[in-house]
Amino acid sequence: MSASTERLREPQQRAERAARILDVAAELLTRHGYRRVTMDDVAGEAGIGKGTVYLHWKTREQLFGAVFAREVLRAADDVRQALQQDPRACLLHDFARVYFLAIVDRPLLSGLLLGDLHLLGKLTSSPDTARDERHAAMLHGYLGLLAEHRLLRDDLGLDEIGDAYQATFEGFVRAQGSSSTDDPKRRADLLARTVQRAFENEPPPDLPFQSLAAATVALLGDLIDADRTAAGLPEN
Amino acid sequence: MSASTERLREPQQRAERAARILDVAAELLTRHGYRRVTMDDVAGEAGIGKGTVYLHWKTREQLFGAVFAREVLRAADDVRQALQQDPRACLLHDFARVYFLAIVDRPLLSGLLLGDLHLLGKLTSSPDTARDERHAAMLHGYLGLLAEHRLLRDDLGLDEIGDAYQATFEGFVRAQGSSSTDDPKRRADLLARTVQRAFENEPPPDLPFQSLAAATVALLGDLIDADRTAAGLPEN
DNA sequence: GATATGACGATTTTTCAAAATTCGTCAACT
DNA sequence: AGTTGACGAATTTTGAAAAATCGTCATATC
Repeated sequence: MSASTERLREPQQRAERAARILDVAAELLTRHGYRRVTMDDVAGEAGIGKGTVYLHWKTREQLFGAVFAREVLRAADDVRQALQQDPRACLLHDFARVYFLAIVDRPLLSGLLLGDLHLLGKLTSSPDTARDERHAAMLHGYLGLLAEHRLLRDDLGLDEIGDAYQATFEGFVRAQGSSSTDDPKRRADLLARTVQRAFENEPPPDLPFQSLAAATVALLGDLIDADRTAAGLPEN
Repeated sequence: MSASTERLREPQQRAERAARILDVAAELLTRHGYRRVTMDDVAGEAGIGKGTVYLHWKTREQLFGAVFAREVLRAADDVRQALQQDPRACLLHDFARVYFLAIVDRPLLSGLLLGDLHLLGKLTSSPDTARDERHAAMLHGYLGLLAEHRLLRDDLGLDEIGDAYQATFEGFVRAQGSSSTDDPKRRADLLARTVQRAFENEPPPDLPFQSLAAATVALLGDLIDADRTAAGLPEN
């Protein structure tokens, strides 16, 4: 009986411990940067033995990789939740605004996009190509949905819009922190209004926000699941 | 008489020598990067003594600073010439296209905007604040001109348009080199079409291209002169 | 018997002083 | 006057020893 409850609870506890380790690693990473955080630090701060950390990840690089993977996951999940809560936010400029804030609010993600060497260490040289491709594919799918509903300017190909949107978005993320006003919400609004005029069409009055949002949420859900699986992370 | 002709030609020859030194320094810089280029290299390649280089610039840093200053100058001059040649190119999206190409065509300038550490060395930490301010002021003046002619969207402040334009522009420069198509002309067009929709109004049929272009050329001329003076560079 | 641990050998990073390179100057040269 | 390269000062590179960190695994715990 005690054995059965333990068998039941055990995976749950394992996941909790993994999460706690990631919490600690993320905390130390933001505070001291990649190079100054050791596995002993992480284990010590988490109140467990170093060997235990290695029960979850094979190497230091994989542990820190998982930290970033979880941040990316959470940002995508922010966007999904925002879209679930307000289907009217499925237009590209709202998508951009929400995504921008989801990234800028997370120091590790800003660092990732800014290529912060202090934060990233040797992870710089090995960007997760597979994940990047999944995210690019998701964006492409999303833009396809928007195009079907005539919500994008039609004098540019989908790939071109994707490239231009991506460049603009990253430009704003990079500018954040080196601009006159660095209030994230103001910058996010400015990005939204830029993206809206640059890439969108006027939405028709009969636009089925619900189904469009649902389809986008589905795309995001697939992306998140794929990312989670690839990173070996549990729900959350 | 020979003394008088010599006195006349001498500043000319000095300038030519300075230009040759900058040529050599730029060449070595692009090929080997900041850290691997010594003053002896530059002098040797220029066929003069090292002491002579120091007759033109007080330190190594100032020499390499002048190399970048001249590149910036040349890019601005490209834009000015393009505008002089075709006054119809004074709209923001054409301005963006020409400036983009002027930068991307110059490896040192791309490196500057990309913050290339290999290329920049310790110049990274000391961006020329004064020059950056002059350039920002020029952009602001130019946007003011465009606004007077109702050529910019009017639901955004000038500063906001400036910030957003800058972020978009730099996003495209950064994306160049890490995107699917890296044909500079295609990217420049994409930027132009993005900027046009994002920030411009339809130009009125009676727009005085001539005077607007002339005013912009004047702004650029002032900027170039100020930059040149600040860098202690001759014409060219 | 499954899980957790920290001591341990292997590997990597840091240290630090000697050697080498490079900077910037200036007395000598044209 | 204008130019130069030899020179002392300052910086960077080198390399070997010391220190720190990684990842493993025999042992300990329940």
